[in-house]
Amino acid sequence: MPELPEVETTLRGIAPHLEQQRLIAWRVLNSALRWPVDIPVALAGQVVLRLRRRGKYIIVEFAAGGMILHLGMSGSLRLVPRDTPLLKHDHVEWDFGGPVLLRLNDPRRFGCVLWQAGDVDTHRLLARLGPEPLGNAFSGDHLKELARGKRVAVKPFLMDAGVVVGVGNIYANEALHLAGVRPTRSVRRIPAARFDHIASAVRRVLAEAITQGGTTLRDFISPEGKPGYFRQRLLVYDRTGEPCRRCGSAIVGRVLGGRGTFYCPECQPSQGFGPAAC
DNA sequence: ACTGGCTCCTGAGGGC
DNA sequence: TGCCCTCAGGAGCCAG
Repeated sequence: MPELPEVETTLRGIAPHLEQQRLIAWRVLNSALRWPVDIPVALAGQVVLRLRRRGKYIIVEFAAGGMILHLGMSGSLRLVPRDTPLLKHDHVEWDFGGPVLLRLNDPRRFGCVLWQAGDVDTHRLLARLGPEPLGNAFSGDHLKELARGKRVAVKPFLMDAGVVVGVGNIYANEALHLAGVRPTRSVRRIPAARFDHIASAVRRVLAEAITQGGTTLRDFISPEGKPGYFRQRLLVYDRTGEPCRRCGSAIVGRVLGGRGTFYCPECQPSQGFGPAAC
């Protein structure tokens, strides 16, 4: 699934082909994504000023506003020669006048293509997003501040885009193992110092995944559900019953907040905390 | 104000 | 070999 690193990789891949180019035309083959595809007619002939990422959203900026793309969990963007046959689940195609066309393919259609006139960051999907996990605004203090008065479990807390963007289910599980915190632990039972470890762990996991992003790039063309090499390195995710790479205990798998949740019962104890690797 | 549960969708994987 | 059933997952949305 496209995690933040894949979105970043996608952005870097397509940006050189779009920036400073004119959007000549587009085709909507299936508008039924998460929301109906919204590209205003008046965008025809307008110049793409630049591309940027916000969380897992890709923003294509024009003078008049921004096109907001999200890949959901199965979406991908490809640049293809003009005469390339459409693939199953190709839903939108953009023509920027060059030798290649941009196509959005998304089997599960959890993605979106929306438009925001003017300041794109005021869009309802973007306005309440938390800080970027690799940026300066993300820290243990930030987590502690947002956790105040809440009693939610720490894992869904980390996956809340209002807290910090880009932390998907895999990374939340992995980061909490590195931080020695059980995913079910309520945020109100986490001391300030441990939030520092959690923030560091989130950063480390994402940074490592971005390093692996180059690998993911290679098989971007052929959609593949699981991450490439990163999967080999997973500490707890989808490893129920397998030995913890640190202490050998059997990894526990359960459902929390409707999501697969994995932890080591020894390194992430129910009482207190385990050793923090970050 | 929070919190937990539901929802969209398709392909993968397990069971028989 | 093939079919059917279950389930995963990002994240907005809503009810309690």
